[in-house]
Amino acid sequence: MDAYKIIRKKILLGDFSQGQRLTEEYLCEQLSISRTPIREAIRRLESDGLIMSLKRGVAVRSFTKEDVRQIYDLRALLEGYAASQAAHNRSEKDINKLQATNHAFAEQLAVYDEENKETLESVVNENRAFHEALIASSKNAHVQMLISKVTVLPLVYGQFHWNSVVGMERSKAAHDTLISAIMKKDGERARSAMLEHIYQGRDAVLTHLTKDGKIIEGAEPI
Amino acid sequence: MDAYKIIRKKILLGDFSQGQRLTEEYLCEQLSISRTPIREAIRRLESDGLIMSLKRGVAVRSFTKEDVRQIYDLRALLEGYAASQAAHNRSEKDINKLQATNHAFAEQLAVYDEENKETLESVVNENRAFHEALIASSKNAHVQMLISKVTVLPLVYGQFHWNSVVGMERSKAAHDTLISAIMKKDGERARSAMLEHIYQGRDAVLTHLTKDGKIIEGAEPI
DNA sequence: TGTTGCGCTATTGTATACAAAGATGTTATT
DNA sequence: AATAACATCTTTGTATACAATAGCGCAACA
Repeated sequence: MDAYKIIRKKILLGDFSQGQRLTEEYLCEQLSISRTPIREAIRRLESDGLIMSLKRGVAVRSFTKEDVRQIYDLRALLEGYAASQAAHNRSEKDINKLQATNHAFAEQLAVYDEENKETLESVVNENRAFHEALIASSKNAHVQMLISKVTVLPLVYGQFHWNSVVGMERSKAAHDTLISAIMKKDGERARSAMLEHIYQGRDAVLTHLTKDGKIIEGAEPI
Repeated sequence: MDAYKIIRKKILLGDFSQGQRLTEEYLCEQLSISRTPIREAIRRLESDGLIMSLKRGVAVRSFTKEDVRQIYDLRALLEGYAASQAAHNRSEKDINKLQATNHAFAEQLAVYDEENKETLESVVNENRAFHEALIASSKNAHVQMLISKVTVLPLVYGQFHWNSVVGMERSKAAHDTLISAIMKKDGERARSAMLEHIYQGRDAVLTHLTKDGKIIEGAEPI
């Protein structure tokens, strides 16, 4: 795994906390690697929007509640578009893939155990696999790239969404609806199902953020 | 100007042609600079989608006609969204700015002279300024970032759009419509005006590409 | 006490040397 | 003549040294 992926993972998992300054030397120590590849990784992470540049050096980006709202809304816009395009451009193979990944999602759901963190991770991974398969079905590399730019919210937030079996079951049902619409080449229905699906996630996260008192005011970092 | 900006400009202006391989050493010579900053610039350009990585090294990205279509469609989606958000979030200051930039656009249009390339450049610049002001009015930094990712089509293509005074006048009118809708906080109208405006540009470019025999088939690079 | 200037330190920016890994070309063997 | 093996060359990957600069603390002065 290269420096970029390692640092990215550490940010997403919260190993580096929001606002934390990342000096090149510090990263060199952490990864036992020299500054050259670190610097390249930093440029990429900057372009991803995962880190912000200070007057001197960079820090892990912090997000406000308003950021979270805007990012989810853009995900809805883009994934909704991807879903409608998928309905038009999907092949039989794509359908199979979508059904297979959603089946795997359901299976992980069945063995999910609140006490076992790994089972949650599996659920989240299978969900991601489904979304990736759907986006790939759109046959649009550019929308895929854009969506990757708005999936930068540290996983921690995303997982607020996955805090209830009820929510997970609803996601499974939403995936079923999406597959059905895509099979029927009903682009508008696919889009609306995706919008609803993502707004569900957004609202769960925003509710959680407000409730936990972690942040609250729009302008404050979380 | 740093290495990133210089290389980016050279790609957009066509100084480096599509598909051309860019070795680090070659870029070092061109910019009279060492490999370290060159490598960082390459990583950023890669993330921008302006260059593609080969088995070994990178090359200037080439776009197919289908790429052009997809990119314009995504611009329409995102700028349409930005326009509707601008209608809701704009301040009085934003309105003034929009009117000022569109006024400047009209002025450049008035002195435009087919024989003088610089006047065309001025028109294009003022148009960009208007779009930037509009996006800024949306008060959404994330949509701004995403739009910057889909403005990677070498300027050469974009300028196909600016090949007739008629098209330019239509753009001016579209900007007026946009300002009017944004002033009235009519988000849906702003979105639809923006969609139409961008599809006009897309169609002009696609028609040109087909006519010039530069490419034609969807899968071939332009 | 506040503030201005200076010098030191921490950190980033750039160049370059060396290592590693492909690509290419050449020769020997069939 | 075709191909496999090897050597060579090109190009990228990594480490490190040195240069430049921003930030900070300290001291001198008002």
